[in-house]
Amino acid sequence: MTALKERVESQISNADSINQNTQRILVVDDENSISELIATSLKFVGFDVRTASSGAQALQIAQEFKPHALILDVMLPDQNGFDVCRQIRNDGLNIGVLFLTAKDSVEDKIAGLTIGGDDYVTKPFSLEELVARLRALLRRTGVTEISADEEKIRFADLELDEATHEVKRAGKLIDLSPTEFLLLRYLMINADRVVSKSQILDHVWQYDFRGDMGIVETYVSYLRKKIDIFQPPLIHTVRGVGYRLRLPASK
Amino acid sequence: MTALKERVESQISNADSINQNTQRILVVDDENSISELIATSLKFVGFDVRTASSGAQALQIAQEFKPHALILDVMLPDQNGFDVCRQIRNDGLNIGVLFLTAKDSVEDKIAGLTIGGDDYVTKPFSLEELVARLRALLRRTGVTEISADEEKIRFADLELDEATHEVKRAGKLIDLSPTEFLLLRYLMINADRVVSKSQILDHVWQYDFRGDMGIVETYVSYLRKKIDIFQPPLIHTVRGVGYRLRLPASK
DNA sequence: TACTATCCTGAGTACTTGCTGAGAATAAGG
DNA sequence: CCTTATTCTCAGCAAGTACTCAGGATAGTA
Repeated sequence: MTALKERVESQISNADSINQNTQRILVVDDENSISELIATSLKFVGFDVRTASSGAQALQIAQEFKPHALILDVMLPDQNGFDVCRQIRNDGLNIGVLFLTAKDSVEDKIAGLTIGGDDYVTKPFSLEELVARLRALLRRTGVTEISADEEKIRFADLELDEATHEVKRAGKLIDLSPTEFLLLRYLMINADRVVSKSQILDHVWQYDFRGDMGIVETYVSYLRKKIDIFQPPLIHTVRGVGYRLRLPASK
Repeated sequence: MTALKERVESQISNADSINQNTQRILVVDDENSISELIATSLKFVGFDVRTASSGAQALQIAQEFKPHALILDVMLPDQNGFDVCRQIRNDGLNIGVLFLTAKDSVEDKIAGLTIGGDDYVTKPFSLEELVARLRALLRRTGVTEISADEEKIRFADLELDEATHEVKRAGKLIDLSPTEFLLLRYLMINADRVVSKSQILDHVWQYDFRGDMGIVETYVSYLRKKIDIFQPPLIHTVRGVGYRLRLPASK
């Protein structure tokens, strides 16, 4: 996890170009390691992030920071996340909330969460999923003005639709499992760039995954069998470094 | 096409561009959690909403807010809902009212309500039902000018009529239970988009439902047996994500 | 060429998710 | 009050998914 942080920060140079219309996100979690993991990751993809470790602190920061969205643990030391959410909304700010919740407490208290465009993610999550959900939430709550068409990510004749969860190559529908979908999404977001297996592991897999990187190889293999049976192949191995999505011409 | 229009409108929420003809709704309930639930939900589908927690406050806000409709709990701390309703109408505003009432007190005092286009919903309600009733009420009270045809939602050869509560596939009448009807309605409004089981649960079931999401699976199964015995099947499972209404041709 | 680190992939297993029938509990209608 | 419809729970089955492992392939290097 420390490794992830260092790596992410060392690569921040790549991302400084697009950050004018920066969206503000407030992350609230009492586990510092979690909120920092999220904060680092969100900063890297271009958000303006603050963190808080209690409900009281969250309220305080929200007043002056005026976040566009909240990432909020439902279990906080001083009060529960729902109350925090309500209080912040009482202040006039009608912002979307992405709740974090432990896996086992899911069925119980989650009822009513997805109403106002809000959503929830269960711990442990993968960063890709968190960011994807956050983006979807910002889209729904109208902070970002994005047309339906822009919910699609494209590369070459590949097309990935976040709203419908559909993937097409050359117009042909391809059926992917959730993990395959996230992996392809990550590769497409980083198209033309080499991503290491540890980067993939850190972003696509849940943060508590304890296996080795062989799993990435396995899933790349699955993906190739589904999308690179077409020509030309798009997923390329960069030996000793990682993988890269690219067109043969752009060599 | 109607389905598409409705979906676009319902998702657009905060996009200020299309909201000139935004309808103003005043929600009056002394339980804050309830009025907030309703407010959040209505704001999300594009209404302009204010809340009040007492009859006095409601009168006050109504004078300057001039709502197109009222959602009004019949049991208020200071006075009963009917008096509030009467007073507001005395002020010249002749607006429709959707009463909220506890389940057991239904038959008693509600008689005669629906004459003026008013309606009532019993607590606990489901959000889908509330919104559907509110829309119907606005239609009846003439705030919205909608032709009979536009009360129908269509998708492929499916047709759902809100006014008559009839559902047809390929012109053939299909008999649905109330819950099945609401579920299908929700799927149709979100046609072509994946909706998660929690979203469905939050919108279609009553807000105090405490069971697990298996119920959604069961009802999807019921629905399939009634509408997808026809070809082609329209209800599709997106494993690990949710359900989606779509045509096979839709790429 | 031979060696070695790296990568690919098929096979196997445990696990998760979703579907459906059966039946109990509840509500609605005659 | 009885009958029927509806809602909901549950459990077993089927299918899809996640992950591990190991042998074979490949590419870079001595």
